Parts: sequence; C-alpha cells; structure tokens
Amino acid sequence: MDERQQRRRRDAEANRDSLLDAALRALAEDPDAGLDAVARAAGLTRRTVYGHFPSREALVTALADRAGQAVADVVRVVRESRPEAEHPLTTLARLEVALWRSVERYRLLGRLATRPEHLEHVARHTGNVRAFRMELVEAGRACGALHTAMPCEVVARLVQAVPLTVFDAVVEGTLDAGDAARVTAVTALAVAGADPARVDVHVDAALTTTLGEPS
Amino acid sequence: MDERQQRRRRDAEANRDSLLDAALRALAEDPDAGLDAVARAAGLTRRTVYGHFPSREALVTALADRAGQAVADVVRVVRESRPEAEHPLTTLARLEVALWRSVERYRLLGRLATRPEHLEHVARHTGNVRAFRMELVEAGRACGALHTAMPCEVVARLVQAVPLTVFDAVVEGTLDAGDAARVTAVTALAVAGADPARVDVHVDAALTTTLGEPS
DNA sequence: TTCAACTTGCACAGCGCTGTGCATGTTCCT
DNA sequence: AGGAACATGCACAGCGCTGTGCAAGTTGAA
Repeated sequence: MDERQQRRRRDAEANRDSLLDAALRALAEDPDAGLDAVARAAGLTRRTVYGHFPSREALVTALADRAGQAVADVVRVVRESRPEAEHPLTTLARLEVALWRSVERYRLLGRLATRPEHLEHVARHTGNVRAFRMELVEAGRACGALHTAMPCEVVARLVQAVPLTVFDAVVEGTLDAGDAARVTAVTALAVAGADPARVDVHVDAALTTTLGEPS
Repeated sequence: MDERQQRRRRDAEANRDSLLDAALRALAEDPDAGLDAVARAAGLTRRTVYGHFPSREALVTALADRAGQAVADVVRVVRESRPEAEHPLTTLARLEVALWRSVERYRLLGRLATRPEHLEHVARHTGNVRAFRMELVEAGRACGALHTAMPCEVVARLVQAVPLTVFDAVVEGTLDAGDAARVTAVTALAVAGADPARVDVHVDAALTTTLGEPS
C-alpha cells in the first residue's frame, strides 16, 4: 500500500514531469499562458495534457502545491540546520540565499498571486516563509541589530517581494544571474533595517555556508 | 486653434473621465479585466465604451499615457522644487513621498508591465523615474551617505518596486494607508543603502515639505 | 423647442481558449 | 509477439470576450 502502481509507464511519468517543468516556466512568465504553449514547450500536444490532468485548473493546482512544497522544504531545512547561537541576520541571509535556489517556484507562486482566482490557494503556501521571516526579524530586533521603523509584519511583507524583484531584474538583464543570490540577501537585510556596514558579514557567512551543496 | 471643440457635450466628457477612472482602478487590480467590468464600474454600458475609444487597446494606451504623464510630472516637480543644497537622500525621500500621491497610476504602469503585450509601451514612461532615482543614488554615494553593495542601476531597479510592494501591503491590509508614504520612503532609502539611523531625518524633512499641498 | 450628440439594448460575427470523443499510430512492459 | 498504456490528429461544442450595426430612447446645447 506504500505506493500503488502510481503510473504504469516510465515515459508517461517523464512526460508528466516535463509538462510540469514547462508549465512552471511558462506560467511564471505569464500566468494566463495557454495550455497549447505549455504543451508545445514540453514537446507535447495540447490534447496530451488532458491525459495527465483533467483540467487546466488541476495542472495549476498541482504546480502550485509542488512549488509550495519546495518552498516549505527550504524553510524547514534552513530552520533545522541552524546552529544554536547563529545570529538571526545570518539565518535570514541564509534563508534568502537558500530560497534563491528555488526562485522559479517562489516566483510562480508570486505570479499566480497576481491572478485573483488563485490568490487564496497560493496564500496557504506562503504563510511558512512569512512567519519565519517575521520570527527572524523579531529576533534581530531583540539583539539590537535592526533599526525599528515599522511593524515586523510589514517588514516581512516587504522582504517577501525582494526575491521576486531581483528575479525580474535578472530577466530584464539589469542584474547578472551570478550576483542575484547575494543581492537578494543584501537587499532583504537592508529592508529589514540592518546597518549596511554589518550586512556583508552575515551575507558572506550565508553564502559560504550554503554554497557547498550541489543540486 | 487653442482648443478645438474637442468634445461637444459636457456629460460625454465627464463619462469619458469616469470611464478612465474606473479603468484605472479595475486594470490596476487585474490587467485583464473585461470592458464590461470597467464600464459597469463607471456606471455605463460596454457598448458606450466604443463611443469613446475605438478598441480596448486604445483605452489601455490612453490610460497608460495618462499615467505616464502624471508620473513624469511628479518627477519634474520634485526636480524643479529642489533647493540647491538639498541632500540627495532628502530629495529621494521627497520623490517617493510625492510619487505616493500618484501611486494608483504608478501601480497601473507596474501591472501593465506584467502583461507582455504592454511591456514595451510602458517602458517608455518608466524611464524618467528610474533615471532620476539613479541620479540621486549616485549623488548620495558621492557624499558618502550610501553604502555601496551593488551597481546603481540595480539599486534603481530595486527601489522601483518598493511603492508597488507597499501598495500591495495596503490593499491586503498588512499596512495602514496613513503610514504608506512614510514606509515607502524609509524602505526606498534602506534599499539604496542608507544608514538606518539617518533615514528618519531625510524622510521627516520630505514629509513636512510635501505635506502642505492639498489635492 | 428642436436638433444633434450621446447612451442604451439587442443581435450578431469573430476569435481564442477549454474540454471531449474517436480513430489511428507509437511505445513500453511482460 | 502480444496487449495495454500512451501520444497524436482532427473534429466539435461551449464559453467569454471583442468589435460592429442598428433602432430605439435620453440628454445637452442653441
């Protein structure tokens, strides 16, 4: 009963995956992209999509859940790998850097949130990240490392948008992809109210810690 | 030849205006909102829209141009009202505060930019703001008031998203509308790399300067 | 008051997208 | 090799939106 016969043929499973991958990219660019564009990007036909998903909404839902799961995993890993005495701002930097590895999925959630019909469904997934960010901001303020200019929840909301903006900057060519993770972390700390002179320490620590892990 | 007889009847002109107003709100929420929703929000019929605009695209274009003009005016006013010796960061704060008064239009441009078909048309309007922001960031760095962690163009791009994020926070209820202008300015300076301890000075100066002007 | 400008309702064509049925290959599994 | 699972092409219905034509009403201006 562990796993049923899930999917009988391997190629079908592979097609389903490349379909989800194509949808991830296509819908992150345009949440209203047609199924034809998605299928074509996956090297398949529109008709075939309905062999894997009963409706367009089912595809989007599966995709959103998958993305939400990935993001939740990132949060969990960062939480669990956190040393007892690690500075909250270093953890925050690590979170943003680690999150950058799943930016495509994070971005998908952000894009779907711009469509009223998916807003509530996405909101269930973004809660974790926001809560963790708020936690870290509060901890950062507790040790006097953050300037307090607005409520923590507002800060968390503003930080939430940073990776999305950075991604947009990369897409439009303003920012080099190699610098993106660092820029994200630096900006996130700045928005949180950190002293610019001390940001580098945390970000560098985060980058060296999180760098060693391959795909 | 100053003004032709432009529009013959006053009510028609008024309807056209309330149509544009409704479209501003509706399309800023959902760039794909139907003309029926727009007309209904203006207290008119879909059929009437085509009495004022030949096509949906014409409406959107007129709206985008109008919004772009408003934003450009804000930039011009802030530029011209700038005292010789004013600190660049104070000017930047003034820009963001003044821009907040036209946030709905600024936001419309931002929303339209998420739709591929309008992207290039919007880009013509956003150039001014970005250039001015970059100018101010460079000046701020020149007098040592800004921590340098990334290229100016990247900073300008990141600051560009701040008002939009703040507006979203207001819409979803995370932030009180009364604090929005201040939060925008504070966050913009933070992203630019200002010392948090000195941000208040510039923002307060900007708020008191720009506050006296009514609608 | 009278005419022109404007709004409205209805009806219709067109377009693009979704979702389905079916008949025909093609590919995997045993 | 055989049969089941899967992909494909085509045809079709449905839906929502755009854009147009026309025949009414309604309102502003002279």
